[in-house]
Amino acid sequence: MTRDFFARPVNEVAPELIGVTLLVDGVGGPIVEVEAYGGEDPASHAYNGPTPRNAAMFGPPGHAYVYRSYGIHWCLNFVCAAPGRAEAVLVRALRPEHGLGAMRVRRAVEPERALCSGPGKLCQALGISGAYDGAPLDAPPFELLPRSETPPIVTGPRIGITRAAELSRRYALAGSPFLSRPLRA
DNA sequence: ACCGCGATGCACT
DNA sequence: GTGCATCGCGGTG
Repeated sequence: MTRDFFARPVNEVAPELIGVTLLVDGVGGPIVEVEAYGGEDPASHAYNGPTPRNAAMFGPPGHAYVYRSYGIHWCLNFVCAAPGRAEAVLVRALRPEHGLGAMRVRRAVEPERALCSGPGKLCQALGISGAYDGAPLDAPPFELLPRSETPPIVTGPRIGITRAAELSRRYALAGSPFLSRPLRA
C-alpha cells in the first residue's frame, strides 16, 4: 500500500479499504467497516479548521489521525487528501485474524466477534494510543496489506453522530459478523 | 430485543 | 458548562 493510495478524495478511498489488512506490530486483520469524514462535512473534526487535536488531518495523506473519544477510548483514522481539504477515514471494525492472543490480553472479552467490532475496541485490541497520532502508515508498527479481491460492500449512515446524520458515508463488508453494528442489506 | 446511563478527557459554544 | 466519530453494564419487554 503506497502513500499515493491515500492522496485521493476520502469517499473514493474509504470503500477501497474494506478487505485491506491492517496490522499494528503484527496484530490485526482485514478491515470490515469504515466511515468517511472531511470536506464540507459538519460532522468532521476538521470542519472548523485546524486545532492541536486535529492537526494530523491537515497533514500529509497516508498518516494516522488518532484522537481520544469520550475521554476513554482511542479512535484511529487514515488521513486522505482531496485537493485543499482535510479528510480522513475512521477505521471502525476489522476481522481479528493475526495476534488473537495479544488482542485477548488487551481486551478481556470472550467472543472473538467483539474484539475489534468498534473504533474504540479496535484501538484497544491493536494497542493504538495517542502516541500513534501523525505516524506514517507505510512504516512500522503499521502495515497495510492490499486486498486480493473486491469484496461486496454495503453503505449507510454513520454511527454516533448528530450533525449530517443523513449522509451515507459508512462502508462495510456485506454480511460480516464483525461489524460494530449490523447494516441493512 | 430495546433503553438508559456512568465513566472520563478535552475541545469548544 | 456542554457535547461528543464510545463502550459495557444493568434494567425492562
